[in-house]
Amino acid sequence: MTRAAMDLFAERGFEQTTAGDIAERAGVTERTFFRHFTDKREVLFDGSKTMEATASEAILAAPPDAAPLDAALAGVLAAGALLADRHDHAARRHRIVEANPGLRERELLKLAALADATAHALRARGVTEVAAALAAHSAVAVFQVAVARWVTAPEPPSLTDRITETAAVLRAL
Amino acid sequence: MTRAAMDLFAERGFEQTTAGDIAERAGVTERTFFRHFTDKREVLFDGSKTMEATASEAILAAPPDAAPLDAALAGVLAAGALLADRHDHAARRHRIVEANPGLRERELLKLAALADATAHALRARGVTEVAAALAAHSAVAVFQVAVARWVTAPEPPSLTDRITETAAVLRAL
DNA sequence: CGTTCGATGTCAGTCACTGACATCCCTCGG
DNA sequence: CCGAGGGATGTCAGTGACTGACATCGAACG
Repeated sequence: MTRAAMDLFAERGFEQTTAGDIAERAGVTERTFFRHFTDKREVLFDGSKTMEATASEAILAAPPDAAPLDAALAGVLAAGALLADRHDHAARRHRIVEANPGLRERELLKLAALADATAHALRARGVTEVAAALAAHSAVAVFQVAVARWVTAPEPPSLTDRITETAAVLRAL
Repeated sequence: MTRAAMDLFAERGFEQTTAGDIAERAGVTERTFFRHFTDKREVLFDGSKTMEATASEAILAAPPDAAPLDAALAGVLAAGALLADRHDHAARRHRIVEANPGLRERELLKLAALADATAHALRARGVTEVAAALAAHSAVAVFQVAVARWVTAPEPPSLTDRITETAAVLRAL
């Protein structure tokens, strides 16, 4: 259904597409659509749980002596690896999300969830509550900025390179 | 109407309160409610534009030789000053927002708007696009964490102190 | 073969939000 | 004091997101 939804959103826009339209193109009922996705926006955010889990694992797997910010960045690098080989899809999706405030809002919620997962993993490494929250926010900000740059320009550079490059700018602050 | 809405949300929760309920308690029509607020959630986010403007001005007024992150922090400090003398109201509002995912989502959008305004002001000071975005995100993260700590514990310390305290943790990263 | 369970379809209902139109009231020039 | 204009509000009807209750259907299993 995600495919059907993205096509329709790209054709006529998010608001001009009803949940029924998406369902119909996917060959199911509107009711079924809402059994798969809690709401109409969620259809564009299917992989977010996976990204959170991936980031968490990478943070816990980071060397024990790594600084909090470094561990957090390792997390978002791992999360980024999930997108790395789908530049076209990511760019297409990014354009759709940027075009609608409601979708941007949802994207922010997912990024906040990624930050929460990151902070949680950092705390499991013994990092202070406040430091964990700030390191997580910083790493996710790097991720967000790096992805935006990655999708709005042709590859290369790879997403991984964009993230490390953006992280360097952060450290320079 | 904000008062009526906050009372109702606190009594029965956000979802259990219809737009009509709020309007009725405020002595107007549902239609009038939607003329004042673009949607039901917005009723809790009235001052956000003012905060953005205040932060922008403070950043532009910061000493020309201040580092980007310092200027950005001056911005969120100024924004925080708008809340400083309303601890009870802020705490009450915070509890309501935290209790509902939709409201959290909207809060994130407002914080993102604050970050955008901050980044924009930084760019006007000659800061690079990427550096501005990262400094803005960092400052807003500090703001967010500081406010959360401020409202979930009794005053003092003041919000200003919480912000500078949180900023110190960030620098230590 | 009958049962059971998960996924799907059907239907009716609530509520957020919007456009079109009428009304009311306040202000200001005459 | 009067009438015109404009801004805020009320009324009404409609669309679409989402939900709960119930029926159906097909694969898996003993």
